[in-house]
Amino acid sequence: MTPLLDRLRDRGWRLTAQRRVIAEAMTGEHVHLTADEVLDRARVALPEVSLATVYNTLNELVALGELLELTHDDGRKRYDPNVTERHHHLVCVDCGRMLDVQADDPRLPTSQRHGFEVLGVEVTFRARCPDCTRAA
Amino acid sequence: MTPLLDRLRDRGWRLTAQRRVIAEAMTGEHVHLTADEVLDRARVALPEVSLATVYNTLNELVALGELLELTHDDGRKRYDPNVTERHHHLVCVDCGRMLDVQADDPRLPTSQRHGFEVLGVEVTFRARCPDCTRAA
DNA sequence: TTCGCATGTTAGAACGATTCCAAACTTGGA
DNA sequence: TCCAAGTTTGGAATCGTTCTAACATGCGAA
Repeated sequence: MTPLLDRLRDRGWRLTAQRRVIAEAMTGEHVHLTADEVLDRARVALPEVSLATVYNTLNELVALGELLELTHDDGRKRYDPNVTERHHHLVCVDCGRMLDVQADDPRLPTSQRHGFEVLGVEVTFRARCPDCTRAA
Repeated sequence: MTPLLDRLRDRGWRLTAQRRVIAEAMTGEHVHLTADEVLDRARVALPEVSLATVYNTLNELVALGELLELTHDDGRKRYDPNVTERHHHLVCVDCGRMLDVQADDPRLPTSQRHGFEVLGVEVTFRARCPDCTRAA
């Protein structure tokens, strides 16, 4: 059993076969799957899993802080199990492949480029505006 | 007539009333409108504009490099007319309000925080992976 | 061990953003 | 003025995601 499943059980999660295969699909390095990719992987182990359950489970894992939800330009969300290491992303503009990078510098060091030709950087600061701070 | 409309005509664009009001809706600082917000603004000047035309025009402007297309977490695309100044974004996680910032530093200087409480940073390196470089 | 029921799962309907379509309408050149 | 190419339009189609309501099941209590 992976540490993730342990943590989930500790939080009072019912350990169903579906949740198990979905959580297992979401382990590894540089994993940034879309919901149907997760479904594909999960179905290898348990063919009758439904897409609805994949979405339910992924959303719960995001709410628990066990997964990061990434918004890709193609409009599909991707899920990243790397929540312990602070990191950023290197994204191929053609095929959409994503890799995790540790760089904290908008000039990505060559050592972290994984052979990619870097075309640009986008930095998004997530914040709370004065109006919403006041309303909260 | 704005410089944008001049540039468009120089590129052989037909200057229709629709394109004019849509281009005009997309001028200003810190403008990051969604397609229906653009529609609302355009309809003030020309009530019969359709949403389809707004999408057509925005996509053409993006293809011409006159607009930046931003993918927001809420799943809606936003359009940014600031294509000349290299910049990044400060986004309110509650209301979605966006501001342009010049910072090139993942620790956003207080002078550029616009009173926002910064919660996190996301850096995305847009690149081309070795496989896609080879295929191109 | 079995039972009960709160929790999970499911297929399919609903939804919202965006794109596609084919018909009707303009624009600007001849 | 007329025409062809380029534009616009409403509505249908698509795609990812969420909702719904009926059905199934894990697991604590007896």
